[in-house]
Amino acid sequence: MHIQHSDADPEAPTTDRLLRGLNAEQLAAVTLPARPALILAGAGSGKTRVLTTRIAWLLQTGQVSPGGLMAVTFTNKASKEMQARLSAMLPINVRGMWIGTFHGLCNRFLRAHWKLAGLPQGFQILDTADSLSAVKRIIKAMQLDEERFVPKQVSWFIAGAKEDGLRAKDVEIHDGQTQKLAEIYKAYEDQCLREGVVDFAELLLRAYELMRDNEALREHYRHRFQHILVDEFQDTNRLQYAWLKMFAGPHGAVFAVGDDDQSIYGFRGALVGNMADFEREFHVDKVIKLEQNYRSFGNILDAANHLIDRNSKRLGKNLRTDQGPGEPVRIFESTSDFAEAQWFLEEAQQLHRSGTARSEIAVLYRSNAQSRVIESALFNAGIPYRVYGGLRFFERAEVKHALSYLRLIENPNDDTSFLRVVNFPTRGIGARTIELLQDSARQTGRSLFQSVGSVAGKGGSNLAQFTGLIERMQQATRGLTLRDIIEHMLAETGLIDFYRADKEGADRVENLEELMNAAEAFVTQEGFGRDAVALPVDELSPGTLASRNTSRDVPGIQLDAPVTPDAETGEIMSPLAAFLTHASLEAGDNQAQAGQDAIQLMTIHSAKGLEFDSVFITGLEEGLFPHENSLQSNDGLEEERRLMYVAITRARKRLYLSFSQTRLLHGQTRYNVKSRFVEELPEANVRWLTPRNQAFGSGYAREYKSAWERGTGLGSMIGAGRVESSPVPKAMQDSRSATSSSGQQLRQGQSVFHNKFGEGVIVTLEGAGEEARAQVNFGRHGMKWLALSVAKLTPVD
DNA sequence: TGCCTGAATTTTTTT
DNA sequence: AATTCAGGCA
Repeated sequence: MHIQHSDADPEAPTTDRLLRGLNAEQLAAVTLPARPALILAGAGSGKTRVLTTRIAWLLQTGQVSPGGLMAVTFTNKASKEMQARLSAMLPINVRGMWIGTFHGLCNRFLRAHWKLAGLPQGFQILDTADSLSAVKRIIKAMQLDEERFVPKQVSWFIAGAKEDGLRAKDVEIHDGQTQKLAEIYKAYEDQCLREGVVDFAELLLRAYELMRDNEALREHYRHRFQHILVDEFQDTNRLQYAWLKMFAGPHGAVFAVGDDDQSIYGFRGALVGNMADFEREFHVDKVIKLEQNYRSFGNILDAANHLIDRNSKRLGKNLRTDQGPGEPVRIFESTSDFAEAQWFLEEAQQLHRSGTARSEIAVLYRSNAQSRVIESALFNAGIPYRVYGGLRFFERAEVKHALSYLRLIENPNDDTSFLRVVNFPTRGIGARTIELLQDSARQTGRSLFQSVGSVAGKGGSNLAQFTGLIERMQQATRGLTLRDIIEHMLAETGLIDFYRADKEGADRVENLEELMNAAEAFVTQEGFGRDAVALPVDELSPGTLASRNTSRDVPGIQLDAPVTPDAETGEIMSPLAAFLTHASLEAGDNQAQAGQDAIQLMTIHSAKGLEFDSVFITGLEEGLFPHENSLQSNDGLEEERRLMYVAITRARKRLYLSFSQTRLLHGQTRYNVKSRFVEELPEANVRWLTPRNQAFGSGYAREYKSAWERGTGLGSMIGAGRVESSPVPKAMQDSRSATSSSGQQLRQGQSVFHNKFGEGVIVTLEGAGEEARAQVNFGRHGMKWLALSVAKLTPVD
């Protein structure tokens, strides 16, 4: 069965409204025939619009029914946005459609076929922290050295193996170490299965394997999903790509949208190469490029284009805009991270006074540690701000405790949850007791909960009380609403009282109350569990997988899920189980100070996909950005450059770049050289707010610093133009100074020139006379120790 | 059991 | 600098 493209006339009046306003490339992409397609969508080129319009167009022209397409994203946010936009375009129920994250869709798939997948019906999902603690338990149980098998690394190894599609038996053994790692992996696998839990990577791998090994199922789904759309394709890892191929089949109409220039997740396994592979393996005959940018002004876009052009491995793409040049990109050099923050503060205030909303001002930085100075500047000035990142709602300790109790009510054999709360709040169950319990459980191959009876003594009776508590709660919460279940649990376990008694527990009590609200919202608003409820009812009722989208039946495939146990609601899982799944899969927004007009602070990674009127990229220093750990390989550097590209293209109207000569990091002062990325921008689109120095430590910057330290306002300094350099104060020429071989006076923080290494900054000076040595930061050439009697260092001013 | 001290440890992050 | 974590001790 092949749908003819000519069936759908893009000019038909019904689709006219949908397609209005699209440019030529967008229109071409949206109305492509049902064949594999690759869309190279530059930043700000209307990628999401193309994706959603494509879906709407396919539906409206009758080429596919809502059940016959699947749309995959990486984040919940992206999938929600897609659903929201789609339901605004068409009067359809988006809920039952297969639009979601890789993990969400896999969850849905495995819920429907739990038996075939070899999972317990009510399997729960481990988040990263849960999975780490499971690994820790294994390492302890196997009596391995935690120095040699660092739990985090082991956990990373297991996830990495899964993402390469490898089971424990498939892991390549090179030496004793990998041998042991494979054993740990195996034990971990067994443990997860025993406890009825899966980790994130497992969701994907298991779904992939089930499709691979079950031909009837594979045929069914390949036939069913006539269209598969993938967002952010450049971020797919090996397993995700294999998964897509499995669902699509060799000729499936996969509509992949991505931007190789925005691939910034290589460090966690994303393979940009998947784009080229896809083009080749699916025989994509024409790649459509969306190069018209609707976001930024010309100077910003030119700067971005020029910068990214330095990367070697590119599919090739150049963004253009009709918006005119706009403001130049402004660059500021400061003496310290503190001064940089103050400068930002002044500029941001200025922007705000001239009409920019605070929420349209963003500060982007490479690493989280950089936010602190900026935060404190904003805090002291009393300006509202919001920091992204950090602990999210469902990851907070008190919330995790509460969730663990809930999971035990649902499944008492969940050892991870058992251990988390067995003695919290404390009930006299110590480490020794737990050890005995674990030994017994290990010997009999049962869960901790099941083994409680085998521990005698005081610890044993305390344990019995604990299991009694869980059993009582199981009874008492039967039939209650989700909110009431949680309320009951919080009271019964003493959790809420514990935090009420704690004089610093007010926030935690609030979060627990918030948990009840979240549960209630989950039940009412969401109609609970779009992801958790396996399939829309229409697919379940016949008891086979044949759906109305397929022209022929696929006999013999029974759904694993009991068919509609609750006639009224069609519920397949209990609301509690569904809510727990939701909590794992969707960690919840970070503290959303919603409603406040606040300045936005975030890492560049978390800024991806967002846009702001004014963007400040701070800390543009060698070692920080590009980060020193990335410089080992050229690939690493190119990824950093793409990161810079992403950062630049977040800005609509104004872009500010700043770097600092000095930065307090991890408790010590670092002397940095300005980032190469600053130099890689075209002169024509840039304006320096400070004189463009040939090197650091210019007279201007020193004068600037001393003016600042005297308390002179920065704003006045900016307009003041170049200030003549002043001699270095006598006080600074003490122990921190030395004389170079050429007889020049050197001091800490001094910019110097070396014939081989180029420009650098003196970080440390030691010894005197013949013994004098200097540690110099040469930026891209790294940090060097030089003997001053030998090395020729010329001060630069 | 819980409190204290010392040591380590710091790229980027979603699910 | 700040936070987390393990281990020792009362």
